[in-house]
Amino acid sequence: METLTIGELSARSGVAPSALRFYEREGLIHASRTSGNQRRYDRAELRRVSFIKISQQVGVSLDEIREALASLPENRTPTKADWSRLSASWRYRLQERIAVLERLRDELSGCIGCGCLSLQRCKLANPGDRLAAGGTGPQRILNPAAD
Amino acid sequence: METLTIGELSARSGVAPSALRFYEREGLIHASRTSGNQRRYDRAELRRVSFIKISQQVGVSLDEIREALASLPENRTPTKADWSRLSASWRYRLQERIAVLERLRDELSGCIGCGCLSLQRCKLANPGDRLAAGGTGPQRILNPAAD
DNA sequence: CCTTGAGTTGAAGTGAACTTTAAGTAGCAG
DNA sequence: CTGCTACTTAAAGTTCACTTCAACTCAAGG
Repeated sequence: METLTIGELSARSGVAPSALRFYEREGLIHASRTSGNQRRYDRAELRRVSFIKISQQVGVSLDEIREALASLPENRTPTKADWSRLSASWRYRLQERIAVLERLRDELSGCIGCGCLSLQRCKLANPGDRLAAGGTGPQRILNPAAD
Repeated sequence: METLTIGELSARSGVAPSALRFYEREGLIHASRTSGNQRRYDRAELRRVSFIKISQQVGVSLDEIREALASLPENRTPTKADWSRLSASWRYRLQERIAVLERLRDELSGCIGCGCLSLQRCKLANPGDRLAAGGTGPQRILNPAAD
């Protein structure tokens, strides 16, 4: 079995077929076609899907994941070094997200003690210093540009 | 000035008037009305809005925030102790989210070294143990019930 | 009284990341 | 060749947390 059907890739990756088709429309993964127009995936696509899943856990949007994947060489199958480079590029993001949440936790602990929750006094309610919660949340919760 | 207009509450809380109206429709906050049908907010509502903002940063959905707010006493203005109790209830959530991300970071560091990203070998791509990324993301990325 | 800025409503739109549906075709075992 | 499952498409639907719009009314200063 040289290639995978969409059902097989789905089973092996844990990503629904509909999502795989969506990723293809969005230019994140690629598939060749049989004479009957069915998708056949190269085994290397499994790693791409894997990278997408991991990146989402890190909190990266599909847009950015596409960009990252676009930086892979097109003329050859990506090597471990290629994947390492991409993974490393997310490390900082992740570390920042963790730091934000830790700060929130510490401040919340303080506020649990005082019970203030006041917008005037409490730092928590005034995230002037980018207390982004992370994740692909809706609109400007995470990127409050409208301040 | 005993009460606040929606514009004033918006300015003081940093939450858009449209969002405040939305919160009211959703039963998260309350307002009395003037003879001309305009909203007037009790100062205590500021603390409710503050709690909503903080809760969102912790990664709690509006549904759950509504539930939490519903547990406040209706016959009196909530005390600091009331708010402390609610804040404390989010602490565990936040700590769990941080732990998940730290685990992800550590595993990602390992995978950066090996460059594997293999669904078979790499733990990262197989979040069997609830590697929820947190945040109010779309659908089941965070709550993969469809496994 | 008049103007102007702030407020009101319901309905529809947004964006991310998909899923669902409907109607049809491919591939393979028997 | 039959029958069955897995596949195909485009288009529309879903969820969350809002925002925007259109068409209006209210409140306050000059």
